[in-house]
Amino acid sequence: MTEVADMPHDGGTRTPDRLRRLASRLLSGVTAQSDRLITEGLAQVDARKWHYAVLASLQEHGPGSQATLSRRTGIYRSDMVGVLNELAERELVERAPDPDDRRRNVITITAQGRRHLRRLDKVLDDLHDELLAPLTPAERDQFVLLLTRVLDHHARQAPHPPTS
Amino acid sequence: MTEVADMPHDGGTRTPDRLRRLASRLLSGVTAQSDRLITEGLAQVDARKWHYAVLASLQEHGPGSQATLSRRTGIYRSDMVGVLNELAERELVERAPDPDDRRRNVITITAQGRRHLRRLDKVLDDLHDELLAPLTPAERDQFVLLLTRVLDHHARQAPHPPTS
DNA sequence: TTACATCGTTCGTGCGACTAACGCAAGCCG
DNA sequence: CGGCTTGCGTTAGTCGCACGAACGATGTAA
Repeated sequence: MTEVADMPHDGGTRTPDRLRRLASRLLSGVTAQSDRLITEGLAQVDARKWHYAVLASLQEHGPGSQATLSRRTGIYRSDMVGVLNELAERELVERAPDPDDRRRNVITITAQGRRHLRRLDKVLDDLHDELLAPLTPAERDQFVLLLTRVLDHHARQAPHPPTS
Repeated sequence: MTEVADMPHDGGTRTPDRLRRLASRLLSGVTAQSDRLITEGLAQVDARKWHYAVLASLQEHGPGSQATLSRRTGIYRSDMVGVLNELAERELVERAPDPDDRRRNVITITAQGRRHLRRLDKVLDDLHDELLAPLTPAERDQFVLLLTRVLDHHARQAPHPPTS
């Protein structure tokens, strides 16, 4: 099963396997692994990625309408409905009509929600340890820093309305 | 660790916005941007991500069966069928039955395919410049290096059979 | 031969990102 | 006041991608 035919024959720079160096492909791959890991890990405590995003946002920025949460977490407001249903089912948040603006619901985190959030924090911490296992602490910081820079640069006007 | 209602109130480290520091979330975000960029850019030359993956693999490692290509590129063999259909339609590859093993098809890149691949290389180069715009050349290398390390660490036994 | 593995292919599932459109309520602005 | 525009929550639906199941045809090993 010899495969020679063309041979790499690079044009000067000794660069094999262009595929493996492509940042876009690496990103896809790593994100795929990351998503699998996180999703599976969270499933074991009956949670999903969005649950954490919403709960964390509520804890750090206080209660808000669904649209506000949508902007804060990056979840589309169409999908936010379902997420909040799940969270409300589990009594981790409360969804109450806003008396000041009857279009809105005010979402508040419950005591149980805060407890659950702390649990999720631990779980996610462990999962990230596993995800970034091959990196030293310094490299992890660098990694996060680089990702942040790239993301911020492109997040200027990409998804929905120029989020707050 | 007591809890003070809502208020940020971090437990010691001045760490705001846990969401923004989560590697998994950053990865998702950056990959989303990356995918958008690449997909749109390639669409303008009537190509998709996989086209490049397959063509590059063919050029660098020579012809191979669909299953081989599947392993080399990470595309599922169920999806490979469609990709090769598209590539064959455009006459960028040739799909011929393997006389030595009548189960297989031997996929070969055509001259036109090689030409197209060079075009895609240029396009992708520009797109990556845009994607990694906020990073210095040294940082880009670091970025690729870190991603590679993480990916390799997890790619050991994750997707389909322990790929060659 | 029988048993098993591999290949190409078709079909189907589940999920995440995203749009469209609705009914409703608020906020202008004349 | 009445009309327009905007934002809200919700429902439904599209699209693409990762992945699994199964099948017929073929190859390989017992």
